[in-house]
Amino acid sequence: MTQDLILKNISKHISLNEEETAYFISLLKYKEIAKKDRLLKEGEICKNINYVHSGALRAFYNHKGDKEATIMFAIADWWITDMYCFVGQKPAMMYIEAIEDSCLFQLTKQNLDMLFVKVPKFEKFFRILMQNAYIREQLRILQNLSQSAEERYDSFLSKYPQIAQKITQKQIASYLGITPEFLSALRKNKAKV
Amino acid sequence: MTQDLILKNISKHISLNEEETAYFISLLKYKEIAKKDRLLKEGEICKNINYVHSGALRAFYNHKGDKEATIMFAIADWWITDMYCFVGQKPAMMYIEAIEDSCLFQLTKQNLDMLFVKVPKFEKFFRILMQNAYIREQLRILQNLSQSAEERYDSFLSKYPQIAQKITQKQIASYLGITPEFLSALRKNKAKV
DNA sequence: CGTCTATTTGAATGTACTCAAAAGCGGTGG
DNA sequence: CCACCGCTTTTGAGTACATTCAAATAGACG
Repeated sequence: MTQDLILKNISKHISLNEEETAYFISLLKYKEIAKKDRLLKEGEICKNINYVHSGALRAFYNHKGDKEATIMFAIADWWITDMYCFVGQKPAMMYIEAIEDSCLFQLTKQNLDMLFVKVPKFEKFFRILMQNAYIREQLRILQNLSQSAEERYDSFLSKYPQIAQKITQKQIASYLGITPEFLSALRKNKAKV
Repeated sequence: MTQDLILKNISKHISLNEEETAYFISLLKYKEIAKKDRLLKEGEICKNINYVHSGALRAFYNHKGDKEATIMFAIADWWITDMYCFVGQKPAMMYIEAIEDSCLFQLTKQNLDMLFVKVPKFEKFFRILMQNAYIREQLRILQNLSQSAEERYDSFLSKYPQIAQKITQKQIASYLGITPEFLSALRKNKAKV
């Protein structure tokens, strides 16, 4: 366990002095989670925002009983939470599950709020983090509205090759909004050409 | 033209003293735009982030020659821009068009950056703005992945009744990701029941 | 009033889903 | 180390959802 990576992540956008760094680190909780275990379950209060130090996670929404819609994946150096429920401290709509054994640094809502008060430049950091997340989600919507399933599959593979390696086709399908059977058929078609 | 509304919008999340208020106002550019005119065209550098004082706008992406994907609507008290292109000062991917005669307050990237330096609490304001935008977009993705066209139509009407009044069915269809013909068929079906 | 665009309608087509069954693959225990 | 179990992936047939295209109707606006 080392905070090097998360500090480097922060330093992309703001610079901290020693005192601020020490304070920030003091607010972090280190957590390890095994493959297939769940960090968050639907209905639980979403207490933390999570920085992924290593491993990989997946956030998904469960609907119509047995179907999953993958909201996002997070690999090393990403942040993940159920943002809606985290900011409002409401029961989660989604599950967050480890795809691999993973190591995280967690910040509770309370600690994050304290951090904003004591080290206001973290507002800037999270402003940029949220801005990038917004842009990413908007682009995803744009693609969902304008591209075919096959185009979205190609986009996903070229945009997130490191993620694609770690996950099953079933998980890709649930991210793209298609069934695993149909993704299988798409792939078969591509192979022919 | 009065800045009352935009100041009230700001004061939802941060409070400004007189000096800060005056400085903020000095950075705003007031703009009127007529129905059907375009605030931003694909390929233009996206210079401004826009607060809608009155009226209504629509952001859309043009694809496959003649098709439109509506990214967002903005009515009074909303903020709108092509965020990706605004933050990077890159050529826009989308169009922003007035649905009605509208009045805006605009902030250039340069002025916004100055504002962040001189009145850092605006970082907090925009952090919250981006956070809400992120949550909204993520919820839209979740619905696109888990709901049928008809369910999405119902959600849209109940979530944004004020917007629904102002726009055509064609525009709603392009927001939902379906054709106007199919939306018409959905509505016909609902009317029967 | 005439023109332009939005909306509706219907037929034909294509895209994606459901269901069921077989094949493949990875992890676990004997 | 291999055999078995459970889950993923593939395959195919039948179906449902959504699109395309064309034409008729309705509305909005100068």
